[in-house]
Amino acid sequence: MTSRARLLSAAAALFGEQGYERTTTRELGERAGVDPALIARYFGSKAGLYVAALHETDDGPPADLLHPGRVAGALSRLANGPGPVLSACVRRYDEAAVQLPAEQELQRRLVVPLAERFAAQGSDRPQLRAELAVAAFAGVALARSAGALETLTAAGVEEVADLVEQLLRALAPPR
Amino acid sequence: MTSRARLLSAAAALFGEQGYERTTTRELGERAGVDPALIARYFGSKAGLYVAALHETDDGPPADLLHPGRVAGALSRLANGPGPVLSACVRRYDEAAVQLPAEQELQRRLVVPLAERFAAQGSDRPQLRAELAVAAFAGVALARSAGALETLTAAGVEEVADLVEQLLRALAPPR
DNA sequence: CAGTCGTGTCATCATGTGATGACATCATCT
DNA sequence: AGATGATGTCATCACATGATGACACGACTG
Repeated sequence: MTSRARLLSAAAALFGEQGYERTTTRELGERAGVDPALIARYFGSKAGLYVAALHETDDGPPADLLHPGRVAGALSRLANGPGPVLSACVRRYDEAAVQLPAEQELQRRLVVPLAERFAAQGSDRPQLRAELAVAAFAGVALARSAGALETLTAAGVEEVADLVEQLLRALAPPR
Repeated sequence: MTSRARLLSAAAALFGEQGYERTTTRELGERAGVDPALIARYFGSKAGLYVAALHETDDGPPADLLHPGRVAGALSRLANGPGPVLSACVRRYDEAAVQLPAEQELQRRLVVPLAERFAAQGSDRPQLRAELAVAAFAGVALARSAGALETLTAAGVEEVADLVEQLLRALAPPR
């Protein structure tokens, strides 16, 4: 595997586990088995590597969170760390070069699909409802991986997913 | 006002607006109009100042989030920043000296009251439901102050509060 | 063979951070 | 007045981090 590719996958992993700021270029180099200076060579900067890695973690066409099983899937995938995208939802990054792409991915992967579902159902203010739903979901997912709420962290994925779906459905009232 | 008190209120403000890591001792000193070295003198360290400031922001006996008007109140109070407590819910601090007290405050102020309400209603797994509710609420509040979700940030407090209450009530099913 | 380009290594820099210790200043008490 | 302790100021440290530039090595090409 090429050094560039090694850096990309190390970035996807580390940024996903620890977020952007807490991940250092030295860590990235170490995980990739590569000199950190190569980050500058191939991606210009740490921020450049981040945006490049964003698209690396893209898993096919996005499905909205109310799709059956989607919440459970997302929750278990996020068990190892917040993921690069959700963190952006809840906390502002210093660098705009990172903040903007993260926001766009957030919209594209999670918000837009949900908003479309709400709109199709004829709900009031679909965009607001979608963003609220994503924010609430992010809170739960991040809290689980952060570990500050013990019971929530210890609970099984299915159980949590059930409750979260209850939550989200409350935003899509049958008309 | 004594320098110690100035530092405390500066800490409550800055930690609330920016969180722990992003707030530097130099900022704290500047906001307080005081030399940063005094942090070490009076509180031993930045972490010491943080825990001291935690109790400074304590606003009376905690009420649970489902108490009427509580969500709106909390949301508007958090408009200027995440607040020192909620951040801990969603993101792990480096220093245990900060993480632990923050978690305890989180439990005491938000989780416990909600869990008691759920338990009184005879809900299943009241602690889990309470932590889930707090996490979801934290997600929304933090997302609003972070600004990544434009529509959510722009929406009025009352409108958001209404929807959030819909969410939270979905966790307390009438039996 | 000589030249060039892609690739990787290393030393080093500039900056920001939390923390420390020596010293100055001032009020209070005897 | 003189001693003492509290309070504040300042220079400075140790460390981590992101970034940079000089150089080395190897492959391929003319």
